[in-house]
Amino acid sequence: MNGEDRLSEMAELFAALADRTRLRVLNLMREDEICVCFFSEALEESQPKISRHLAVLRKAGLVEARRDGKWMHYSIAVPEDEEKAAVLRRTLEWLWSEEEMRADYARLEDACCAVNPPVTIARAPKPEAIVEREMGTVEPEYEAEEMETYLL
Amino acid sequence: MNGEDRLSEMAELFAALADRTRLRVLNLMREDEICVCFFSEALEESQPKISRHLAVLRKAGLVEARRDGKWMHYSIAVPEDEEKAAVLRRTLEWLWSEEEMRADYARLEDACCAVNPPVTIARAPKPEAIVEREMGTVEPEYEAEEMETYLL
DNA sequence: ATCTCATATACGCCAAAACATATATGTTGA
DNA sequence: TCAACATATATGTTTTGGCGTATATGAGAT
Repeated sequence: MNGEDRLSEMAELFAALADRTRLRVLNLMREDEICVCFFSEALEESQPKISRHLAVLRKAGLVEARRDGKWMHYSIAVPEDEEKAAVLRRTLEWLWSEEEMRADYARLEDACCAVNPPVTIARAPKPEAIVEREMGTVEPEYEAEEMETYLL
Repeated sequence: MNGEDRLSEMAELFAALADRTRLRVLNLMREDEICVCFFSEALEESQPKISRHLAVLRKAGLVEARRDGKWMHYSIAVPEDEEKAAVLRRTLEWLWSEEEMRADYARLEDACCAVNPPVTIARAPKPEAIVEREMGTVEPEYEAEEMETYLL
């Protein structure tokens, strides 16, 4: 009957965040929407595994999806509920403070600008925020600050 | 080998928060340390269930225990890690914004000042913060504000 | 020592969740 | 319409987590 009291919703939010892979996936979306194959490449995890975790995040309302031809782009969805949104923001800040997460992000950037990218991402649309930076449109020092404050 | 990287710790924190009963239990400790039997009474949950959930919170470093004769008092332990502490604070604020959680707290207060308390809590040491308020030491209006800012 | 009380833990069971693998869906381009 | 591709989902298995019940532990009190 009481399918959706607020407390259970709250517990579900935390449950969505209570997984290593999902935290890594969230971290990669901090700047821009990301195509599924890039998660798979940067995190070295299988495509079905990535897809399943993205589905969980989506159901929890933390992520939204956009179709672009064959590709699916996922991005962070700031929840309407301000309390939820605050937890998500905090989590993203926290993630960025971890060495491990910055290393993940660096691997994403490497994949984006690889000269001979692996087949899985060769034709995939790259995250614009990273591409722009790679083109030298933005100063590297400035970039770092931008990253920390995006979505926060 | 790598039993405890920071990311897994993070996921474990969220896992600890990803349960209705544990959130309810945390909420009751917002003001003061609470004796196990009071959780059981106020939340109408069995003693073993309460104990198990308290053990989980303790393992996650969100709660600490103090023995007092036969009784065990549990209280919120602010983590040394500032990021963890921030999430915990946010969570407590959030909980207090929920009607359901204030009702839980009211039941705790009722149990504390019951004229004929049930056997399970009859001889148990009461939470001081609540007793003091019940004695009329503090103004009721002022009390509500105090509650919201404690530990936050 | 023993009894009682408060709490913690062990045990067995069931449901939920994660994983690898296989397969289905939906889109593009020939 | 079909082949290739990107992604999602189904399947079977294993792990994890919660619960109720029973029992162990530990601290007074007698």
